[in-house]
Amino acid sequence: MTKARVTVIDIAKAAGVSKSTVSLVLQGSSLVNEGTRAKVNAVMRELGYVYNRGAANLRQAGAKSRIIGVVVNDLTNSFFAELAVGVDMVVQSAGFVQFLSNTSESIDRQREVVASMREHGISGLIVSPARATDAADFKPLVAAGIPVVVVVRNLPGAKVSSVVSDNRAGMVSAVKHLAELGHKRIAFLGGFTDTAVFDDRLAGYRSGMEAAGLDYHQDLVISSAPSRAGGVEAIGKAIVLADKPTAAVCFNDAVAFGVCDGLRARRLEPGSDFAVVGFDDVIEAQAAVPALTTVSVHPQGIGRRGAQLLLKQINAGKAEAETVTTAVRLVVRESCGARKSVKIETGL
Amino acid sequence: MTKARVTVIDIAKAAGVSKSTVSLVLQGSSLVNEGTRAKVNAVMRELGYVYNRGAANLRQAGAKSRIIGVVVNDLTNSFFAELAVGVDMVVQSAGFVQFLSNTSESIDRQREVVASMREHGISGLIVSPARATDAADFKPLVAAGIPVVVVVRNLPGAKVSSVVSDNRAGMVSAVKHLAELGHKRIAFLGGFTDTAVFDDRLAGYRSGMEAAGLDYHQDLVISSAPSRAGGVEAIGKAIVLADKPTAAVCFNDAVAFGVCDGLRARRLEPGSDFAVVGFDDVIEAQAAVPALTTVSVHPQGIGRRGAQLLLKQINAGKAEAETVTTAVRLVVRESCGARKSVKIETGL
DNA sequence: TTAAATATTTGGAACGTTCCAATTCTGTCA
DNA sequence: TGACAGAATTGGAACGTTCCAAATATTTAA
Repeated sequence: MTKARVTVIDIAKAAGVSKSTVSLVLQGSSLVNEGTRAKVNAVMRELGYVYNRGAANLRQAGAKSRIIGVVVNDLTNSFFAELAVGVDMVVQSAGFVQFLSNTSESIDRQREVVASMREHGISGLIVSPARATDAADFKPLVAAGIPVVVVVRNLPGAKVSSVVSDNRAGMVSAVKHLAELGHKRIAFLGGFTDTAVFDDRLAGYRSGMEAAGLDYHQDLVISSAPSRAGGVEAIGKAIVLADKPTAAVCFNDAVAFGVCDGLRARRLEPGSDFAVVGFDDVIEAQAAVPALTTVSVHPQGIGRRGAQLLLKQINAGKAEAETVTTAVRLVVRESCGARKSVKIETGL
Repeated sequence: MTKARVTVIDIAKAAGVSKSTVSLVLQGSSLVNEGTRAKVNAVMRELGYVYNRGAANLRQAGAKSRIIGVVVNDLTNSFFAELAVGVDMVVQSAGFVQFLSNTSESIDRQREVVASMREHGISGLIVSPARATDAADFKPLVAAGIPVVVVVRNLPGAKVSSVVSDNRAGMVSAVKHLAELGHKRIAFLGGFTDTAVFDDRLAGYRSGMEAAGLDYHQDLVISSAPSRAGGVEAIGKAIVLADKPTAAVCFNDAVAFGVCDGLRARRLEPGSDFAVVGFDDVIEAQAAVPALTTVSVHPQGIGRRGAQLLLKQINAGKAEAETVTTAVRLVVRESCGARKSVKIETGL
């Protein structure tokens, strides 16, 4: 029933040329005569030829598969979904395709998917590593000459390229903004302490406090899971402190949303009663009520940037480890209390 | 520098056996002696062998690539992100990997990515088709014996399997619920009219109205983009009707959120002043304020179900078109006004 | 008109695996 | 000891492409 695959040889036979010529047409070589090219193309369409990249890849030793592996740690978090979309955009328009996998923060899973991707001959890998990923895990890839770009979370020690946002500067500007609004007791809420990103953001918080002439207090730093639930938990602890904070910078937007939930559950209105600033600027941030003041990192941009970097390395053939820090920008909305909650909506 | 790939032949040489034996070990054949197997495995580890699926796939004619193509129309919508995660779960644990692409509702892009996936020799395809996708677009795939499963949106006319949620029943129960709360003027807001899903949900709305003994009025049906912005727009039109509705069922959760935004912008509180019911139950639905009453379709479940169906067909070798409808369930939260907005939060 | 130059085409030989048929080992039984 | 079964191993020949070196066709220049 399902007839045998139509190959380059079938095309050759039908078009009255040799398979080599067909191959030349396939790769758009300028060596082949216009007439022949047209003829071959016509026959290909007619017979419904589909290119077998596997076979081609076998011959062209090495990194020509045009497959980019993308590994993220939590696709259900829209930050990472956006990032994947950003990667897909540039990867796709460069004629590559993306292999996307989700690790759910599991190191074992991560190892598995990376191994699987290798077997499939990926030309390069973009990864947002799961927590506690060992830098050595990507050694073999690099040794095999497969470019690797780490995004979002950096991997100290691994000799790979990375694209991370300027976490420190972002926090500095968030704290500065709150200080300028008159807040003195500013908390840092959420995040797992064992990640490099946490360290960076905390460092930014510290130097922001210092710069504003405010004291850094250990008890104003409350870590939690970097999720909505974690935010609820963190604000719960913050609110019962002897010397209550009046504002908080959060590890990320998910935490910030949780903090808002927690405030509301205690009949406090985020914005007017307590200032909240997030980090990431996920899509929901601007549509939320109150709209979230947050540090915008533009995940799609990171994805695009990472993909560009990777493609550059793939084309160069040599993977010079390079690290790029993307700029961030504080987006002032309502949750910090700087603006009244007045929204003009479209459609009326 | 980057030494040549280590192949099955290198392993054979180093282990003092033939390449055939190594191949046998690779596929876990019971024909090979325990001692030999151990030896070969050891050598493989030692030399850092990585399996070349491309080559294998070339020999094993046909659908053995263990790659599943997944095409979604909007990955930034968490509904689809969840769906992709569901697919990934079952696909991964079955030893397959997923090729994921985003079409952003572009038919051209969809065609491109599907073609690209074909070239890479996918074993099967799961697709949530872009709007206005031509059923014939998947003909060639099916003809080539590649199983295709359409999810979320159905594709009337295409002879492929599909997994869709029970849109009709979901809407019926949503309307029923609102009617029981005493609402008489219930609007249907949002969604593009040219999709099969819209038809189904609208049909559910109609029969729900009838069942409740309420009149169906054309002007209570207001379509819009199925997005947050679309929701804002739709409620804007609904609220100025001569005979204002007091409640609305929405095409999906995104629209419902937009409707809430639009209500608030007019100083109306969703839940108490106007009842809103969504559809999909995206993750944000339960954490939103007010928590969204919605029809839960469990996107991860659809993804899983679709993947299972696809794997079944791949293993069976024959693709019997089959269509499964997944049950939905109304989740009553706050936005319909049935419950007071009292939340007990964790962490205090 | 012919040699030289240029444009176009072409047969193999890879690439790394799996499969087949055939071979070589074991041990067992007469 | 020889024959025989079963277990274990093995050497090619594929698979569908690209690449190379070489062949052939077409122009150009003299």
